[in-house]
Amino acid sequence: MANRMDWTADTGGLETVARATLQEQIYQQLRNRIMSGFFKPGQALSMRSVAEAVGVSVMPVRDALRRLEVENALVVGHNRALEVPKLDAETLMEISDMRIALEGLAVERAIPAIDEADLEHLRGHFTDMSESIVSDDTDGYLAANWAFHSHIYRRAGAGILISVIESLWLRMGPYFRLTAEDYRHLDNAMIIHHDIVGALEMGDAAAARAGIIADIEAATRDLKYWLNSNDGHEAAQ
Amino acid sequence: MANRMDWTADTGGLETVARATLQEQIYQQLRNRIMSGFFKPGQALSMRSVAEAVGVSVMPVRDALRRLEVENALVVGHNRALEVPKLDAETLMEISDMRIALEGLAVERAIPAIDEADLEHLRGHFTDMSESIVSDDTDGYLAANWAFHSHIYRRAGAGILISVIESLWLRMGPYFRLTAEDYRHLDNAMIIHHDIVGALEMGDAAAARAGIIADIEAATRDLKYWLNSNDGHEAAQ
DNA sequence: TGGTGATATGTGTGATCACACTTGGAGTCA
DNA sequence: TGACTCCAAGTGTGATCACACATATCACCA
Repeated sequence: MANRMDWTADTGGLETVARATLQEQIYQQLRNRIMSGFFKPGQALSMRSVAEAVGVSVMPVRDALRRLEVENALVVGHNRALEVPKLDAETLMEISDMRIALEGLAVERAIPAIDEADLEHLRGHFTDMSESIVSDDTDGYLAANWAFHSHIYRRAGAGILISVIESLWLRMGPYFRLTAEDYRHLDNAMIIHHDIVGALEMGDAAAARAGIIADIEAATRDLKYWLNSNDGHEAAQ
Repeated sequence: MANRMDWTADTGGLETVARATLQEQIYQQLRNRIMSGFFKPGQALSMRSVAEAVGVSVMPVRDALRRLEVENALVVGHNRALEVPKLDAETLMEISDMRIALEGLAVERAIPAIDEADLEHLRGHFTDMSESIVSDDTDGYLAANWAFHSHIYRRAGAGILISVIESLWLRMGPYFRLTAEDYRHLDNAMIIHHDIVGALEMGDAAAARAGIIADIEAATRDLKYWLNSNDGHEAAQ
């Protein structure tokens, strides 16, 4: 007789359905938009406005926004509403220092775990970045860049390190797009990423770390230049 | 005529009153207890149980627990209830690596800002640690130890760095007490902290960083030894 | 003209309720 | 004795409502 065991054995190809809670879905949606620079710095995200926008009550929105607040991806604004944080030069340097320390650590820890399959993935992300540049696809470039880095860091072990790194990228997210639209910088970035892949192929931890640091320092330099050029940058004021 | 300006000018000594929300109070209370090792690893903290314990509804508890969850200070347990995370050797090494990277960075950034008043505070915390040892006051020792370190890190600049460092201590908190009760380790810890103060007095960034790293490595070594001795450590199972 | 006060709007906070889901164990039947 | 079914307890999730507080606007009065 066909009991439960037999039935489940026949379903090996099925994937586990994603039963994400509303709060989780809203969180991921907001997170992606912040990371990709969809929201302008200073833009307010109140519970009721977001709730109405996505068509749910304030409860799941409340949880999602609180999560982002704890991650420093949102900060309390002048009238208590949460808003996308603006970046000043001081905070930029703090985040840059933390990125160098943590992403340098992550790539060193990842080196022993990187295999040929990982390298193939990284070359794919590298190609995506190149193609995004020639097709003038900023969104695609940012996504491929994050895919490239996060793939390395995920090989570094457990989740605390990468979750902190992600929160730092989240904080920089609203500004990445601004500098990525200047294509002079991207040529240099592609050279750096090429070197990183080379270092990983050789298993050279020092070179890989140096490549990651060079990438972060270049991004920080570009962003600092942008901040000076657009002093105050009253976006979405 | 006595207008508002005059009145406010007379109140220079007043401190801003702390109008903490319930959620904030519960969060701080839980946080302190986790940090000081009040809860055993594996202990469950469900919304309703905490709400009943503090005499409020589940709403503020819900927010407080979610904050702690995002900070990795609590994790979801086997029956969806949040619980104090247990530490395995792998996670311990990950946190240790992150602490070395971030606390080393923090002390280097702090060096230029440390003045004589800071040194006086640090000597006071050092004295508190010594006295706590002789009076067999583990709670006092842990509090003074955190006060010592956090005073240094707070001189490192803005808040993102220290908030991440705090979350790492929070994750280790439930275990600090266990190793601190072995007084053989504390003699060594006092020597290290003495050296750190000396390095800060000299403004020697490299020595200060080395001292912080030595402290972290010693704590990690002790904890790793404890984990091996109490394999599985089925506390509050 | 300039300060004052009422008010409307928007904000997060917290309580209460209903619901879906998971887990564990008692009870039942083969 | 063993496997199965069912039910009770416990869990987080989400909706709805009421409230306190902050801000901006505008009418009003000296």
